Amino acid sequence: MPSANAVLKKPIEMPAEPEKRVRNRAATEQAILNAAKRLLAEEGFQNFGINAVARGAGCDKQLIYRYYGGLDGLVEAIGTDLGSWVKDRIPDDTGGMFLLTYGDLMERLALLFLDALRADPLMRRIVAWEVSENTEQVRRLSEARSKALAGWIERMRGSLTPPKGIDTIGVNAMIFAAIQHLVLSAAVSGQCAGLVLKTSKDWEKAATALKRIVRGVYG
Amino acid sequence: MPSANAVLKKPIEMPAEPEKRVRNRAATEQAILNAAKRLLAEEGFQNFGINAVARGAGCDKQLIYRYYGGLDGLVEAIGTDLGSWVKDRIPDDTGGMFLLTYGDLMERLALLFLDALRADPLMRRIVAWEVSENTEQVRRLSEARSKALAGWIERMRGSLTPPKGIDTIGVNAMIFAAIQHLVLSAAVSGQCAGLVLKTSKDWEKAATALKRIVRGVYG
DNA sequence: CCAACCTGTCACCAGCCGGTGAATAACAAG
DNA sequence: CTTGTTATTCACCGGCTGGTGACAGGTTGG
Repeated sequence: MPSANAVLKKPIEMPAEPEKRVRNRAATEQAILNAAKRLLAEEGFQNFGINAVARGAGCDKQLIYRYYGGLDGLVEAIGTDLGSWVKDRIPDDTGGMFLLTYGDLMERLALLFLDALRADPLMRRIVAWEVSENTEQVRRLSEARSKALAGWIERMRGSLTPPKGIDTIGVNAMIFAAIQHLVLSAAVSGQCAGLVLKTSKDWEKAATALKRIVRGVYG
Repeated sequence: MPSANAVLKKPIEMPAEPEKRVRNRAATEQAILNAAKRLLAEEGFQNFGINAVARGAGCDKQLIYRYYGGLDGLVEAIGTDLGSWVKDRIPDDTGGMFLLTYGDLMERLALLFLDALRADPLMRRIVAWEVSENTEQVRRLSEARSKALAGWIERMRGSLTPPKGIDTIGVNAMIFAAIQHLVLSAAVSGQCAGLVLKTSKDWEKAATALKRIVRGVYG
């Protein structure tokens, strides 16, 4: 209940400023999509709804039904957008490094993913949503996210072959799970399992621990 | 309209089904608490509210205000209950094994925690809640949980000293984060980062990967 | 010019939510 | 029986939610 009710009512419009709203469907669609992403990123999925999005976009909720077919369609549009996330936020090359071993690769991937997730509130909210609910909406989002991520990893892997005798799928799942929970927990409470995660120094220590784990498995 | 409003009172109860409700405050309190835990475990924190709990407990919501001081107090009561969780669900001894090294200990702790979390829907919902919201309610729950967990680890550790030169806090945070996210994701979608987690065979592979990680760090 | 669209707004509905004041029913003591 | 206490329920409020039908106004084309 202590949600941010601070700004709900808008004051009466000043008559001198009719705030002419241009008739432009494409722009409105974009405004709605942006409002949805912003709202989800900043407020989380708890109070995410038709009314809130319409309020945030400054238009009538009816338009959301018209242009996106309701909240489901809007969420799906967000998911489609998600595909470009990896492209925008995670480097696609090896940063000039030569990745000689699978361990080199995984260490780099882990650190890149950690930073990218840390810098993207929307993605964090989506991950939190994924482990909290199992509706069709979330399943779609989740699928889009995992697909984009898998593609990125595949691209980065290149022709590097995984080591024999190790269940790389299982181990990598553990590593990525660790990163996701660590970042989520830190974003909410500033710590995770007794490890404080606030200053950049804290995060350096976390990165060191992460490297240690990756190197422990892959050498 | 007037004819419809003519009768406000419910018709006379059927004499065959008085559904006698015993007057027993302690029992009612317990029923409320049980309903709250059950509801949270089964439905998640999304639709968790005064009305839902009262409905589930089969009593009026007013009693929740009276006996627990509202939802906050009720959640706090759940948190208090949580302290006994570790005691009930995770063995407190070493199961007859001699834990010679810190690696032995951490491997055992990790596997025990994995199984315990996997078997406890309520705890899973609380963990998911923790990474989704940052209200006072959740903070209290989170604190109770982490305190109980830390106590358990401390007890299990006994006189075993952690290895030098390793940031055990950081590494252990990673390990426990991995377990939590893995179990949460699996409970919701049956997989995690491409790793399918449905059959017990799947979980054995996950356990193996987990052991590999722990042993990779702690030897 | 009028007619047909398209964009956007408004008013309204039923339903649920958290929250509260008062009535009611069971019991205990005098 | 009367009185008081305690447990329990009831009735109602304002506010927000998702959802829909009707309407206003600009834009286009015949």
